[in-house]
Amino acid sequence: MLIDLLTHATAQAQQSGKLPPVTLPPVTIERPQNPEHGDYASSLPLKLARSAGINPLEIARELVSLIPPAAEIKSIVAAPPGFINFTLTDDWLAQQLESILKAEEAFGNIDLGHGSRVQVEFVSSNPTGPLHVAYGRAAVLGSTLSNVLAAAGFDVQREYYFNDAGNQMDIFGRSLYARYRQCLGDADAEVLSDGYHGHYMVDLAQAIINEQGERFLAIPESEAALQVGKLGAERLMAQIKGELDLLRIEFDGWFTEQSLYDNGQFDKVMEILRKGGHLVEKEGATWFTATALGEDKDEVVVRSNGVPTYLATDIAYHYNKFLEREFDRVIDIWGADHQGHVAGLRAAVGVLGVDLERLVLIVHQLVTVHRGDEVVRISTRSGDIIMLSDVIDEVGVDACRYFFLSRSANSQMDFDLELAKKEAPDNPVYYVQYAHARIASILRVAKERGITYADGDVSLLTSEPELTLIRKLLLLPEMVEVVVQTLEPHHLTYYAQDLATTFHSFYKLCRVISDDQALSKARLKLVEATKIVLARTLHLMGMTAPDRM
RNA sequence: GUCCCUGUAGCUCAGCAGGAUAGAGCGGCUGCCUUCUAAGCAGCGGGUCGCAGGUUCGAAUCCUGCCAGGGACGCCA
Repeated sequence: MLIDLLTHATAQAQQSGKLPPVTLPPVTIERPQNPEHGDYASSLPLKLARSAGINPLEIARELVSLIPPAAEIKSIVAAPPGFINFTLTDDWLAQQLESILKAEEAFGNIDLGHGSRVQVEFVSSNPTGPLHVAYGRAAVLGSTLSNVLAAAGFDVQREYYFNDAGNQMDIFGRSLYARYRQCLGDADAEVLSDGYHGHYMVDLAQAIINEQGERFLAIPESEAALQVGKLGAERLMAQIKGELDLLRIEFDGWFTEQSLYDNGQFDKVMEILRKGGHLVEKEGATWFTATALGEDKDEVVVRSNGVPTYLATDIAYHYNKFLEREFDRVIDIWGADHQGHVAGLRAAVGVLGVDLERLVLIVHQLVTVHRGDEVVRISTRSGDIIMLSDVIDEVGVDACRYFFLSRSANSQMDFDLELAKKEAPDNPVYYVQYAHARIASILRVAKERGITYADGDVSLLTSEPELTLIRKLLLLPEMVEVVVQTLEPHHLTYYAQDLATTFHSFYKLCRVISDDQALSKARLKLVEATKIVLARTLHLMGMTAPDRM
């Protein structure tokens, strides 16, 4: 609306000759950081000053005089060096509480997606071991982003991709079979150096023995390794699902690599690449000629032993996402250790005829785990693993989620196990939740005293702490929009913190239930609206909003 | 050597489709509980935004170079 007003005023100024007929830069509105500068601001005059050859402050004054008064706007002022600042009326702000109360937890929903179908694929750890701590980051990032996209009107599908075929599973199967034989007393059985050495493999082997007995000793080794590996992978998939459950991470789909072979899509994709002239045979292997598309290097898709690489199935997987299931947009969340595969995959997906605007790869930097001063090297294969589920047990789900969410995906993250345990009680999430619990407490007291406030008059809310709080509440839909546009859900944690601070400050300054009945009712409305917004924000982040702490 | 990410307060990090005095949490120091939860509030102290150039009316934000840290450059994923 403000943009329209400004655009209109500028056009008028040009018509009347007050402003030369220069081409307009895009008219933008910002939210000033300093509240004294109003609710919204535009720097349009500064941008016009040069081409118009007029002092920006003069342009600002001219435009201000041309903008007609509107009911929602208290003031429009030109400010040096050439800003136009808009301030909303107190009454309009207060009235917005009614719409929050009416919308309840739907407040914050916006319609940016128009129901378009977007898939978010994340975690996708191989079923060769339990989830270690670092996967918590991708899990929380993906689930929060999905929640926000859903709030913004997208039809979201959350998916986990299991690499349950290929090379690594082969090694996994052989490692597990070796443990199986060891458990049954075969001292000669050995886990190969490139195999999986973790202690959980012994437990896994024992579980399979308990269920299946010794029968795999009777069949040929390679076949036995295959079958034992399959059983082990199934158990681990179930375990991984359980661990994700603990962190309250939900998926709509579990996609297996194997299915790409079973339904022929893998072969189909290879055929497309071959027909397009993107494959060559070299040194006994099949290569995808990414260099012909401007990339740095070619990539092997089928090894000389006939086994496809990870990239090959990933191309087929994306064929499935775009051409078979026809998602409008696909967001993959990868760790920085996969950064090198981005270019190759994008090139291949482009070859499939997919507009690359539709494919977004979010690459988050890695999490390094410390125990005090010591860096814990994490490797599923070597078996040095800190299980996500253990950390959740010790630190708590909400604190865990908040911690993983609170940093931008682009920043490296240190997870100190000692510190996490020690500081769990100081986690900012409790500060936010405490604000929610405090409100719940106020509402309980109101109820006990039989105070009803449906008829409260919000226009009585005119003091600075009240209006500041209302302004914060109204920011939620904008936050949702920001997260959708940037795909950076960490902004939510900062918003939550900011909102809680504003509430706590209000709480100190303004007694809600007092002798002034009318004001009490109005404030109860404000406080309930705050509770709604806090709860919504916490829920978007996958956290709980407790009524008591 | 090439590519990606990062360098902002003592520590951990926001801010970076350029904008008006650079923010928060933690830690340090002061105050504040007769009344709705002190897991709270108010205040103080703390910064050449890695360094050097450049673009611009305006740069923490954009460009180039350098320095430092992390990651990737496998017929592993």
